[in-house]
Amino acid sequence: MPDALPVAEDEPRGIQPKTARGEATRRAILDAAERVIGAKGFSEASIGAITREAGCAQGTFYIYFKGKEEVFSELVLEMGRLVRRALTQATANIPDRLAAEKAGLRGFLDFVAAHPDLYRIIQEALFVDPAAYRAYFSSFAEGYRSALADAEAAGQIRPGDCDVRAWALMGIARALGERAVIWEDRTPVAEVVDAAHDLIVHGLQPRGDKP
Amino acid sequence: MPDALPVAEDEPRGIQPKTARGEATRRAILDAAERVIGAKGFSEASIGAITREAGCAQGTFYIYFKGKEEVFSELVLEMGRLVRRALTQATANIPDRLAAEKAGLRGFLDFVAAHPDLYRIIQEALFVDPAAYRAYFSSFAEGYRSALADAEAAGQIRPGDCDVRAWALMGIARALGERAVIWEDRTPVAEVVDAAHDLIVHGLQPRGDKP
DNA sequence: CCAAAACATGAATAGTGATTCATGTTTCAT
DNA sequence: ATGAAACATGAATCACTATTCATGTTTTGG
Repeated sequence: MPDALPVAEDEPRGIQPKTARGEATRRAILDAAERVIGAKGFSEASIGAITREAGCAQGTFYIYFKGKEEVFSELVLEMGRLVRRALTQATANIPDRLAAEKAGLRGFLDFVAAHPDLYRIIQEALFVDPAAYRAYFSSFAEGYRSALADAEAAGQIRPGDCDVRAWALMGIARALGERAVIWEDRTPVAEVVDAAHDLIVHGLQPRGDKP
Repeated sequence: MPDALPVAEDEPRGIQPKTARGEATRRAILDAAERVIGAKGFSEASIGAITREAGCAQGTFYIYFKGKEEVFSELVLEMGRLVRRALTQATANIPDRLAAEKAGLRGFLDFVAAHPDLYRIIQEALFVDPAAYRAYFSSFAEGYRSALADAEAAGQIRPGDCDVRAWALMGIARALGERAVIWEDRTPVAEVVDAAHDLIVHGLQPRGDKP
């Protein structure tokens, strides 16, 4: 056997930049892709439009990305990271689940307002990169579920099916985000959060009937 | 001026069939399109694949549809009609809003289980036919909102922002439908409905605190 | 400063698949 | 029964754009 293994080249992908210039170019392409794909959708977004937006030649795209799908996948991953970070920060140091729920919803809605392309990209991932789509939502569902299970064990919330609840609560956040971004509803985030949190905490029931 | 107006031909579209044979062919193409587009997504679904599935020649497609987008739009409209009908039937003669909520959710989940292609098609409509996408959700949002407003006026539910609530409840249904269809979760519909309805009625709060 | 490595270019290639159309076949009204 | 209207065919066209590549330019390490 020869000496050191050559770091196992598992990258038939676009190459990683090795200088500051390359890093900047790659970044510019990724940012341009977010804007263009977010605005026109994956199939309408041509490489030409992306590189024009990025300010480079078409060929440059292929220095850093294997193809259109790869840049898209990377975008989905990055979005996942950003949303997770936003939620982590928004709910840090909030031990009470109901309070965390409210802060998390606010953090999420603030995030999507600041990244309006998020929705379209994530939504389109179902078709362009199903695995990334599933990974994105699975990570949220799992985290959510375990948070609810902990809260339930701690007596902070009524007992119930944590899995269904996790999906239902994700659905609320997603729908309200969509209302804001896709429907361009201008209702202030605070109002939306208050109304939704009221529903999440108390439900629709008119009276406090059974304990 | 000539005599009778020629019925104002506002159809630059694919022609409407005029015989039973034509009707059947058009229907076959529409059904095939639902299956193929539902399975592969809009851009991967070629006309060739659709007509092969429908059992006719490619050219036949253009007798009845102006193009790929038109058949897609028609699919979205039809889906909207079917879902609305399913919900109307499921909630007919249920005066109480909370009970109607439960029946509606069950009806919706049953429907999506029976039409697994619905999700992908509606979701892709955001890119392929944004107007149809908006119309689809707007019709649900508006109906939902007014139902909640009525229930609130009747004292069947706690007062609250009907608009936000409508979107939140739609989001719950959508997310649970997606969990079933996209994630292929096999939890029985009845269990999911019970858990979700519990959340919708009572919320997460541990105690019946304030009235 | 110099060669090598990185990076950038954009015209040319090449594959795809939507759409058209000239030509048949079937159905319908009389 | 028969001509006209409907319907069906599928090979050829045509437009579009992702990807490649031969050729330069810039940056870096020594």
